[in-house]
Amino acid sequence: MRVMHKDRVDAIGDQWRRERPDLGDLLAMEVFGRIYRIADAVGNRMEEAYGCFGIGRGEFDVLATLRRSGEPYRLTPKQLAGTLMLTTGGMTGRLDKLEKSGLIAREPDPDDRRSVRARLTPEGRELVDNAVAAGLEVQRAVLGRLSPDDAKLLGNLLRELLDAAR
Amino acid sequence: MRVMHKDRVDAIGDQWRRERPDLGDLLAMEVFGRIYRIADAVGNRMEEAYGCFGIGRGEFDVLATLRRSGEPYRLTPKQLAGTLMLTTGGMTGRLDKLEKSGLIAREPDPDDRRSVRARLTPEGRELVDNAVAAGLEVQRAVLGRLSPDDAKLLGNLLRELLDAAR
DNA sequence: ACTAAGTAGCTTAGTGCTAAGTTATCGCCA
DNA sequence: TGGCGATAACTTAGCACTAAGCTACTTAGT
Repeated sequence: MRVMHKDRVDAIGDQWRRERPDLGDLLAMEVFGRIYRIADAVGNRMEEAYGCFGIGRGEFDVLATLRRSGEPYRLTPKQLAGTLMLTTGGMTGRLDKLEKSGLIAREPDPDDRRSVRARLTPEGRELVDNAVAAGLEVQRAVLGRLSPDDAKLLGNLLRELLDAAR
Repeated sequence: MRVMHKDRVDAIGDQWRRERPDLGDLLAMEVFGRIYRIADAVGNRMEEAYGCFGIGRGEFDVLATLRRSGEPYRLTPKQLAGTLMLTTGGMTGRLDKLEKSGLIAREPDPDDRRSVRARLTPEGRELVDNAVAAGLEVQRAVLGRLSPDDAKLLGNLLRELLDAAR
């Protein structure tokens, strides 16, 4: 591992060590501090990439969930809200906007009159098919800084950490 | 590395591989997907930990920035907003709330009448000194799932990745 | 000294979310 | 068959943020 210059997260750790030496080792703080910052920085880049297609990240997530569910690209707001860790109220708003843009259509569920199905329109499918490739390119560009072996190793460590965080 | 069961992020990758085999390797998508989810899950846990002290994460961040800046625990809203990646408008709101709770005080800057200084009150300092320890405990509990060597390795990989993401 | 540009904090309008509550519908069980 | 709890989508109120713009003040240029 190449030696790197101190970053902003290191500087925060240094401040705490000076002010509160009793806290002990701060590796945990530094790990999660970097995770927050990476999520934020890459999130902004993704937002930018999706912006080229006229949608935001929230809307992309809805379209992507429908797309990867396979034909006929149809899910209920309830299913979408569960997958995307959102309330149904929040999903109503996202679907409203996507419907207005013509990227999804709402259709009644023939078996349950309480329920609705959100379906990807052909325009929505084409847009999400392009956007997912653009987003992946951004992610690959960032991860590409690591060697293939390091990237794979990182993936495994993160899988274990996510399991612990749940 | 112990073999682990498939998680939700793996399931998403599997769906994309079925629907869009042309996308190729999805390691990058899975890495950042896990980073988002870890940030979210650990963020919720931290929120809970700080909630015991009657503050949220945003307020904690302000108090912590003042605390680790050292005596006399005094910074301008502008400095705080820069450190916390917030607009000055957002900072006004956080300081309003903290001032109302008696955890910080606003005082005029004697050298620049445009400027204000936010200072930690004794109550604010005591609260943040306890809260930072509680938060660190949460972070250590999650990171503790990894071996000390793996944790250190993860820290180094994330440092490099954050540098790439900037 | 006077003016123009820049800066600090705050205010306002708009966004996107949650939590709680509403309405319509479903499905179970006496 | 009738009634009751559960459920789906939506609505509303409130929250925390951003972007843009305001006011008061400072600083640099002449």
